[in-house]
Amino acid sequence: MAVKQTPITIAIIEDDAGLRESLRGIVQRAPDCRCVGAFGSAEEALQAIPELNPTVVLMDINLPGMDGVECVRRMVELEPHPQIIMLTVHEDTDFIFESLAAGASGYLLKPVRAVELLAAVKNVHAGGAPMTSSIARKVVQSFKQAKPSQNEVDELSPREQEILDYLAKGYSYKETSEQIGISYSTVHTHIEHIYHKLHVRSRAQAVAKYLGV
Amino acid sequence: MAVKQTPITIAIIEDDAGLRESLRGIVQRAPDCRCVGAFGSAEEALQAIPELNPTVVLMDINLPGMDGVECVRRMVELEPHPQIIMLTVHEDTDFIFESLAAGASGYLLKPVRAVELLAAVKNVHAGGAPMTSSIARKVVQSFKQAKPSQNEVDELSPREQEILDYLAKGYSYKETSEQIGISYSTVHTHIEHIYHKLHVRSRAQAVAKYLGV
DNA sequence: TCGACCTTCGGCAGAATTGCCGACTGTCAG
DNA sequence: CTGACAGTCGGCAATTCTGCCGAAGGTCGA
Repeated sequence: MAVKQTPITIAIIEDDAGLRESLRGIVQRAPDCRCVGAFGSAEEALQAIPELNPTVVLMDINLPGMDGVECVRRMVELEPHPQIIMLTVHEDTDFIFESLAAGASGYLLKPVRAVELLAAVKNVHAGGAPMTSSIARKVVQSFKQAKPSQNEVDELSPREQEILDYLAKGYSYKETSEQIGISYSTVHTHIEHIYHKLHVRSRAQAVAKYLGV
Repeated sequence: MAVKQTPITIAIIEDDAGLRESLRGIVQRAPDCRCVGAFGSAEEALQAIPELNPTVVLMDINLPGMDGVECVRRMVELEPHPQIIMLTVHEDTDFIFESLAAGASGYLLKPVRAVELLAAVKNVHAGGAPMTSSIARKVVQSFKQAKPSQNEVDELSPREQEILDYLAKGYSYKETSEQIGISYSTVHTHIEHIYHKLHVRSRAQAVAKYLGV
């Protein structure tokens, strides 16, 4: 027998169990690929990835809890860190930039086909940046539309920035609502919107991003 | 009758109901003083003080919820803001500096005697900075011991600073404990100590102070 | 006019935080 | 050796936050 060349090791992060197993199947059936892990959340994956040390990670961008963008940020801090291919739906234009900025290597549109997936895996493994043509088009379109490298905080509405100001001073929802003169519920809603826009999941994270860290 | 000269208006912030009423009694019996409010917490006081607009505030330094130091910080942002006399026990050396830095005008040691209290009130009203001799001695002593104007964050132990680092990145207790390799409980304890040293009551507040706002 | 936001408000459940209590070990200075 | 800290760990209760749902009125531009 010939010596088998080292396969590309792959980890999968996808919350939908059906799609996850489907992806795993595609990878497993490829001769020179090996799936070393499949996770339903960013948190689980971040815990296991350092041990598994895969070459490539396939990551859904919409994850419960920590989202894909944040997961990319943390994963690229690993040494060495895997190449990351995001799985996304066509609407997620702004996620694309952030993931790219965070260190992702490529994108695939869902639903993803086996040949495309495997081609993308080999592409990133060879140093490429695979994107489906529709994603690539969206990327250049958006780059044309003056979206170079602006601060996420700037995308917050005036009211949201005002609320974030209070958060940064350490005010609670209740205190903030009293200061501004709106209901607790409204503060709650604004903060939800802030979290979504900044892609964070806690006040401390929002404040850190706001104060420019 | 002669025209009565405008009395010194006084507000009291003291969580112990007995002491609070005792203070109120002392003030009420003074001919040229008038107690316009007495509160059990910083939060209540901060809500009412802008309306009452007292000349002098007597504030306990140990309050439930928001502590006296933070309350001073917020109160001096009012326009115009009252002169503030802190009521403190002899151990609170570090609180003294912070309250002074925050804008308090004077100190009284508990238990406080009527004559001293009224003298202090008139003193601050006249632009003075009343302190009992024992407090004044403590102040100069501590100033001698190289405590000029250092950052509160510097007083945190190395471990505490490390933990605060994770807080600033938005990590939860659980995530932090996993990153460092200690238990959730220990992270919890460290954070409690951090809050006490920084005189804050939430992560966002701690992060804001840490990032220098 | 229609859609896309912004702003406002509410409920509910699960998760996380915070405060306060206790304990034990080790180190280091006085 | 004693006392003061730093660091570790645990439990418990109350509060707060977070996520997800729904709704409604306003503005503004296509």
